[in-house]
Amino acid sequence: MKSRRDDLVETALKLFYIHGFNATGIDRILAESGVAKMTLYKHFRSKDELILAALQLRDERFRNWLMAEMEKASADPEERLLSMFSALETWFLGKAFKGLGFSGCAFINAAGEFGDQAHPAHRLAAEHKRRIVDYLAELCRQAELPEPEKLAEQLALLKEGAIATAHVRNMPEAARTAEKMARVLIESAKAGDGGSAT
Amino acid sequence: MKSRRDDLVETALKLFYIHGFNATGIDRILAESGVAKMTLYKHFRSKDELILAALQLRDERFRNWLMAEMEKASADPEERLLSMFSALETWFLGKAFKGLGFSGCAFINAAGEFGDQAHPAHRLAAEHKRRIVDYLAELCRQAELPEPEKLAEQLALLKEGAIATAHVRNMPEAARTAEKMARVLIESAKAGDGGSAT
DNA sequence: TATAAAACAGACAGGTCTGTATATTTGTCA
DNA sequence: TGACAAATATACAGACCTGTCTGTTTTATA
Repeated sequence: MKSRRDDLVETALKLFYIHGFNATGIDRILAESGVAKMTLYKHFRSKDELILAALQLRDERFRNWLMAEMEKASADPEERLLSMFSALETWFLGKAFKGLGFSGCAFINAAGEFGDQAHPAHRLAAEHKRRIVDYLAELCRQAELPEPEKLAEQLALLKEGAIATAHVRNMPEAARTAEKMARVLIESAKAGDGGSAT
Repeated sequence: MKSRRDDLVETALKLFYIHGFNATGIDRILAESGVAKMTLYKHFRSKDELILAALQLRDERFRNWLMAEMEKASADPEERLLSMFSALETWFLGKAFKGLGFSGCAFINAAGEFGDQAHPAHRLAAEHKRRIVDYLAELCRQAELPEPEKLAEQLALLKEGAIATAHVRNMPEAARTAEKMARVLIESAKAGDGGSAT
């Protein structure tokens, strides 16, 4: 049951992601979604609110996609962690979200356009990233890796680095680079601390 | 000998970096630099050209700053490599470029706003990143580390990850996280390959 | 089918944007 | 001082932007 509101947010997300937030006018979103202007302003107080709704949709959709990819890749928590980078590669190659291609991370882009840390869009971006770290930390715990929170932060940093590199330099292979680095760091964590307490 | 053109580019860089490219109007750049509009259009064909000039200045200035920080940190190539992350921390804390604070990487931001890979600003961003990788690879060679190009790509990826994390999540400590990761990866490179051929 | 809510079309106000035109002032150098 | 180049102030065109207003048509529900 797709409402007019859903059409609007869906189209907005697509255009904001591809062309940027400030560069995308409301008229274009209305034209491509086939929704009337008054309908938009009945559902949203302003363009800013539409931006936030689009980012919320993106957060939900991206994390669902990533977690599904990782969960279908393997049942073993450690392999599941490493499979994040295979999922990233799929994304970088434009095969993850139909109709979208790869234009970097919508939240890194949002933080770039709305540089002020207090801006709602920037805060939403920070939350999105934190949620992913939380998920990685949970997997690290399941894998009984030492210092799971610390390792989760490391893996998240690798993910961000891969995204930025893949986008700015047009290098989808950054996903594999990051994967290799992750393997080294996980092994180091196991060896350096309490992995094998034999 | 600061020309009017220099004033213009300097002010443009500052405002573009803080507020974004599309969000910064020409009138504001003119007001803050105290330059007349006709003077701008005598030096630049369009706003886009001013954006490119600002990014070129940023490329030059940022790389000079980073290399100077690294070179003054240590004469040993390996320690010099690691000192990149101390420099990043300085930057993240807003102590690197006076009057600018930290609003992420101007080139990641530019790639975000100008998503098209063919856009001149996006291409300039890719070039900037490549130049830094080249510098890191040179240091890896000086340090006689195995597979210097590969390691340079890894260190560069850590740098991008630290920048994105520090900016989006407001976590300057990402610099130290990345530094620790770099130490592990360098040691692994030495052990895994031909570091100690004894 | 009757009624009410939702979405529609389209004009429009008021502001901002880039870029241009014109005429005046400033600065430099011989 | 005189001549010439550079920079200035100011107005303006034309496009685009967000958000509002009015009135009509569609859609869902009872």
